[in-house]
Amino acid sequence: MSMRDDRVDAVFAALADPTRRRLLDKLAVQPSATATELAAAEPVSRQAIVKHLRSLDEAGLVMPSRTGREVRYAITPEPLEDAVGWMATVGAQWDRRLARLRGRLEAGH
Amino acid sequence: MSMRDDRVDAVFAALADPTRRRLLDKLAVQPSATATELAAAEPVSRQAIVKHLRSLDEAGLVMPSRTGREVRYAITPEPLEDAVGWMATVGAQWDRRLARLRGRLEAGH
DNA sequence: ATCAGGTGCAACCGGTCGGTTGCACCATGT
DNA sequence: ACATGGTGCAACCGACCGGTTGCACCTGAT
Repeated sequence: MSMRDDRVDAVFAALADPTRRRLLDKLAVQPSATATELAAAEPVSRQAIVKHLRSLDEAGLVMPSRTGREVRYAITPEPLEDAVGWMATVGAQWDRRLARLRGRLEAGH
Repeated sequence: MSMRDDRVDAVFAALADPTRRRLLDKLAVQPSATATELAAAEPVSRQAIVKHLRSLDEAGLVMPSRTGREVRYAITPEPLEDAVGWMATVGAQWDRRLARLRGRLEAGH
């Protein structure tokens, strides 16, 4: 059950870049797109987008599939759950500590 | 209500480093700790930890408070919600698109 | 066969990152 | 007064990142 650490690593790292998040935004609406298509709507070069898509792929957030001479990328949001899981854990622990502290205080110092 | 983009940026960037996540883990259990204390349990130097704590602070995930000659850091998990919010949005959009697609298919091509 | 569009590969650049070391500063206890 | 322990500042390093450009490659249409 141990949350794969390097996986979470890659997911957060991928999500840290605004361009990458925008790409995911697009792919969350549009079923799939090519790097060249996506680059047209972004202020950076196609190669830059390709690199971004590569790191999204390595994080498992996107899946490329070749059809003919073009490569279409589709979103795979499952890995987000690992990341959310970690956040939930930290949040829960924090809440628990707070509750314990509150209890101890109410118990009369 | 627009989700502050650079804030989300900083949060994800901060969460992208395993050492930083470990620090948050510790601070989610322990009420507060100094950089030197935290460094003792980590394989890196105190200065490295100080830098990590700085970026956690800039992301709003941690709050330093000086007492005497030492500086104690406490967790503030609220900013996590922005990040989780973004993920939820993407997930929801993705689900909605999927549902729409499914509906269109069931409508008999 | 040839031409065009899409993709892949590689080198390069400036900047940031994680980490280190050395040292100065400042508050505290004796 | 002084030594001690915690903190802060600054420089340095190798590695990686976001981005660019140029060109080679392959696929498909004419």
